[in-house]
Amino acid sequence: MIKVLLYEDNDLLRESISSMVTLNDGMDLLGAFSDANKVEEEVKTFRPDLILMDIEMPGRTGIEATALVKKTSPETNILILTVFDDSENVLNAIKAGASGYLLKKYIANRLFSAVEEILEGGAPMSPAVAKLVIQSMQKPQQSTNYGLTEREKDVLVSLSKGNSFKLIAADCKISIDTVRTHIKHIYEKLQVHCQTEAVSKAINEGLV
Amino acid sequence: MIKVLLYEDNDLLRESISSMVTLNDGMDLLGAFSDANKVEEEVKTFRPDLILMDIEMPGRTGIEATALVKKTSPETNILILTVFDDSENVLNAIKAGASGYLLKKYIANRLFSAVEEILEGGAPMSPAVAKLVIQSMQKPQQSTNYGLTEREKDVLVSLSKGNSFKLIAADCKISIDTVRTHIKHIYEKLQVHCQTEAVSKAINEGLV
DNA sequence: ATATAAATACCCCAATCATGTGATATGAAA
DNA sequence: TTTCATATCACATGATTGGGGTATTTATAT
Repeated sequence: MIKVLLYEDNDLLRESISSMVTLNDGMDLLGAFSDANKVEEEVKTFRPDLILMDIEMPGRTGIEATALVKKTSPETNILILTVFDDSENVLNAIKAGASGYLLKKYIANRLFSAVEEILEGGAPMSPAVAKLVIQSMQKPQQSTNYGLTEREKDVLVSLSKGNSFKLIAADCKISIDTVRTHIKHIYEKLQVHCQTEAVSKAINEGLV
Repeated sequence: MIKVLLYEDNDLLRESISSMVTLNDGMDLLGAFSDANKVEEEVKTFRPDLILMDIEMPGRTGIEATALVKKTSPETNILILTVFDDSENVLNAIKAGASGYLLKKYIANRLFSAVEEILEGGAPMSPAVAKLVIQSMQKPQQSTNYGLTEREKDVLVSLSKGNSFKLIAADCKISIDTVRTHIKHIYEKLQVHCQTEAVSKAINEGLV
């Protein structure tokens, strides 16, 4: 029997999902709550295998709750049930530790298959959500290049590996003064003022 | 009609997939190749909407080919068909720009639904693959922390934003000499020797 | 009671970096 | 032809950083 907790602030929907879970032979609903403000205690009390989690709730959001649960009980699986399929909510929920992300319109059809998939080590997502996730991993192909030249990019890559100017010079087979010049131009184009800022920007914007 | 190219080095499998695609009313197979060594020209010639791509092929791998195609023709969708479901291949293929990742054992059952899903803006993945993808986004909860203390982490975060020692001091409300001490400890624990290396490591390993 | 770890602060010195200014060569664009 | 962008190299100065110490306070563990 899979021990399940449910967090959903809409009374009707909470009742409806509760019924679905209760009527399912393999699942045991231990609790259904309208907010996640005491989620830590509840997880400690009930030790659920799976949590069905809404995002928008009074007080603590489902994403914050997910992060908290994962911190105290990493083995608990969390399936997000929500109407939001925007990039920010999806990615934050997954980063917080969600095992799956099911849009509410699919609950009736796919809830049980999603739960099965999670327990088998999968990660159920609706197609649009999956697309968002993999897009977030793909470097923006040529969007914000900041007008860096090839050589400047070479230098930036070398810099991002943690090389000193001296090592960059050796790496690119140019003099250290040329490295300085390139670095100056990189700073102008990236609008930064030091190495760390440049490296940080380069990595976070997928330039390297 | 969806214009399709196929890359697969196994003759039998290539024939078999070719037949499937040819017999499908909505798809038009423009070419089927046993290696991807001339993929750039072929894409330029045939302008496909979709490429079915094996990973292991003589010469250029499907992952390298995917990156090349996406560079010259970003609007072309690429569906990976392979037997490999290890983390490295999956993540590299997706980073290279793949729109979906179908294991070969599922081809017979799921090829057309996967193609449909791609064209509708989705990202078809088998459950195990989806799990790998979202795991790669979730920060290791407390694994490789390098034994950094809270304060050291604060300093590292501030450093990673591109702040100078002076600004870090202001940020953390401590003296600049204390910042230097923390930085020294961070370097020891991360086994690096300068800011850029520390920032690079911090970002890439999810410490910040 | 006494180590031990963490956070704080200070000193010194050599190495590195930020910034400005100037110069040469090449190839493409106006 | 002349300008512009790119890539290269040089020099100088002051600021910042890296690596080496030492030291105090507080809290935790033995």
